Amino acid sequence: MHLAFLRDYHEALVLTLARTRPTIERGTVAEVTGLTPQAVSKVIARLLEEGLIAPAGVRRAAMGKPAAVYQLVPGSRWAIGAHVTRRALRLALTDLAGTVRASATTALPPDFTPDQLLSELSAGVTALLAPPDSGGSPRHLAGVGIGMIGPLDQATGTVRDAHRLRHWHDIPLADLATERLGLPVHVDKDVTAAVTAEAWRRGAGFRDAALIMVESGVGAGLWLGGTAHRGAHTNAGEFGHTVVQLDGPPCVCGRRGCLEAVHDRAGDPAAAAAVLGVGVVNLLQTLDLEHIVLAGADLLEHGDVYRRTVEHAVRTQVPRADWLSVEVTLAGLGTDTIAAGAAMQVLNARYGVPDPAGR
Amino acid sequence: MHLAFLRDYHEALVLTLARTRPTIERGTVAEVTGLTPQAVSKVIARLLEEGLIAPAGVRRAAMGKPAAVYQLVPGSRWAIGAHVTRRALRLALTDLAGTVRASATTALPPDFTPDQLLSELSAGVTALLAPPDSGGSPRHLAGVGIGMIGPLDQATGTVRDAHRLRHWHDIPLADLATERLGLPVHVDKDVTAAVTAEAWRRGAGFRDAALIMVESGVGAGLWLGGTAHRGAHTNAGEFGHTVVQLDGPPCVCGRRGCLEAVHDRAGDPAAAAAVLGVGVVNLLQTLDLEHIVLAGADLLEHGDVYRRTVEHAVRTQVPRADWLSVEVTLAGLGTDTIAAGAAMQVLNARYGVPDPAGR
DNA sequence: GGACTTTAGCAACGCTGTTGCGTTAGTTGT
DNA sequence: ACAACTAACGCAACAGCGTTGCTAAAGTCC
Repeated sequence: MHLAFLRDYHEALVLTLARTRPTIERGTVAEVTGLTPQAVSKVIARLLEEGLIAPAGVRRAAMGKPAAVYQLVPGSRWAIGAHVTRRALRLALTDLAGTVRASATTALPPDFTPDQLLSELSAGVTALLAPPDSGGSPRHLAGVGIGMIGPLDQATGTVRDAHRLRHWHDIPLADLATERLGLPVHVDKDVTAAVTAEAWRRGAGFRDAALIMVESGVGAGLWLGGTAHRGAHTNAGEFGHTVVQLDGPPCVCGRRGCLEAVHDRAGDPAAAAAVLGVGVVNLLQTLDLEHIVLAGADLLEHGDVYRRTVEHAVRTQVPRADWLSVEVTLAGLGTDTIAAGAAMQVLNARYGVPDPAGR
Repeated sequence: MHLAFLRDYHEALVLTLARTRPTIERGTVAEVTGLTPQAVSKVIARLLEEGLIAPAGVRRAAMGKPAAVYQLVPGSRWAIGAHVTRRALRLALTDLAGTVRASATTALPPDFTPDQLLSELSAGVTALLAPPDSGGSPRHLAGVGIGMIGPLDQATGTVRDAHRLRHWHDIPLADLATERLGLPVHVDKDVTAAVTAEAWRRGAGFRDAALIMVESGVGAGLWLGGTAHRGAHTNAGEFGHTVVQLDGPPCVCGRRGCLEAVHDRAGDPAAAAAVLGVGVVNLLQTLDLEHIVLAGADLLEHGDVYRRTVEHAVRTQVPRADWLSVEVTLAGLGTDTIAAGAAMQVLNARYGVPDPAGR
């Protein structure tokens, strides 16, 4: 029965509005979504039933019956995200609104095995769920998201061949973690998780965007047409290995003149940012994006320099910049972006607007 | 009532199969789409009613009742596509299968006005519909598609500022043409129309792809996640104006080292193709595509050289090329690609798999 | 010719959003 | 005070989608 898709779709539509706006009411939701007021009533009733939204008083207009106002209950659902790097595991507990409520970092052994990661992950998750001081423990945990370095296969949750980690070849991480934790697990590339963090928090206006990450490499998380773009083999976003200088300096990937190689050799942050700016303009020319989000530990160390330099490049180097509105911002969650984004991927899979094909 | 979306969605799903495969039958359609056989029966009944498919005998298996076989009726629906360049108007009459049944080219006056184009278009459309020899004239014309050089706004069908055409500033071309022709009109960028031609003819397996066009400039039409990617301002695909050589030769766009500038200065076709190959590899690194289609009059003049050179670049320059399967082909419709693709955009809007958001 | 296998179709059903209309909770005017 | 008006709300009947359960049809095999 595919009627369930319609229900979930409209429910997610209204919930997205509730997340994005301070409050919602029947009339405005009906206008924005195109649903009839009666249909919105039914959707709101279901969302109230699930505890996702709650009444928030009434709005008195000049005349007529006051409208009932509702708002999101951020604490009604939770998710935990994990950011796996070569040396550490960072966890973030996130509520339905995408706010980070707690986070923790633990070291990982050098050249750690899948089993070692799972142990740390399991311990970290239980620690986050039983906070030492806070009284009310989260009830509805939607699942756990894991953001990793590639390459991997997002559809099956398999790590193909994690770069510079010996024990990671064709590891079905999602299945292993689901079994170990007893929770739904979503495995994805770090950059895709990161861009999901921005998308989940900004809502429907965030349709075409890239999150540029500089952190032991240069990558990009792509959000195109309102959903994550992973490519045919979950390998999209290898933005640092695009050539910007034919016959330029050699890169670790074997080619010459890659953006990453030129960027890393620039010397000072301003020069590096200018190189990145060229890459960002290339991306804009190719994809016509509306939002550029800058992230990654190495970048955020000189966040302001990068933001100003990239914004200047966008303003001056993109032809017809007058009507090609582009917004350049720093990642709102800073160094928590990947871990929190991984959590939000779980929320997005369960409470986001679904795709009819089920992807 | 949004139930209509479900109906159209499933109908389009089955029709896509009918287009892509030689024949369809209830059982296999049910398997592929996930619908129940009973639901497929209802969908097939509707498609028969509309004349889009027709019975094509039965398939006798080793045992049991033979299965009823159906196939597409290509001539049941038609569309006309127009390719507008600075000097000529090329038209193509296309059937539901995406086969070009007739085409024509007429010259356009230098620096033509919108009204001059509409006159030529109107005359050309009526000429194509009343063929001198063929007896049966097409009945069901779904509409007319127009593929143009940008920049334009696809959502409203407005030409913002056609490059090097003086009379084309903020022209609501779709509205004007709809009024003049009395038919639905779809206006889009030439490269997007071109990639739609490939997508319509190849079906569901064509999910992440780029059509690279070399024809008075270098551009790319993007097909991502199963739909056209136009970007936030219908300006995606300005692939020729991505920098591949910092401080390289000056480009007409004002920057230096653009792919197009380097490509045009390469000298012989093989060297030019090698430059294009670097750009294609950049695109693959960024977007992880599965299909690269090469098109455009200037490229197809040396089609084989380009195809071999680009394929070689993809095989040798993409890291981990072993599992990143990429197919490099020449445009199946040759120089008709843009005009025919514009026609298929109309078919796709009416008979393609719809988007719940209505985009 | 009967048993078996596979496909097809009829009819009742559950669930979605829609439609029509009456109810409720306010403000405004007398 | 009380009626008139306004705007939001909700109940109930409804149309149309895919689903389910079952029966009929058209073949092959023994």
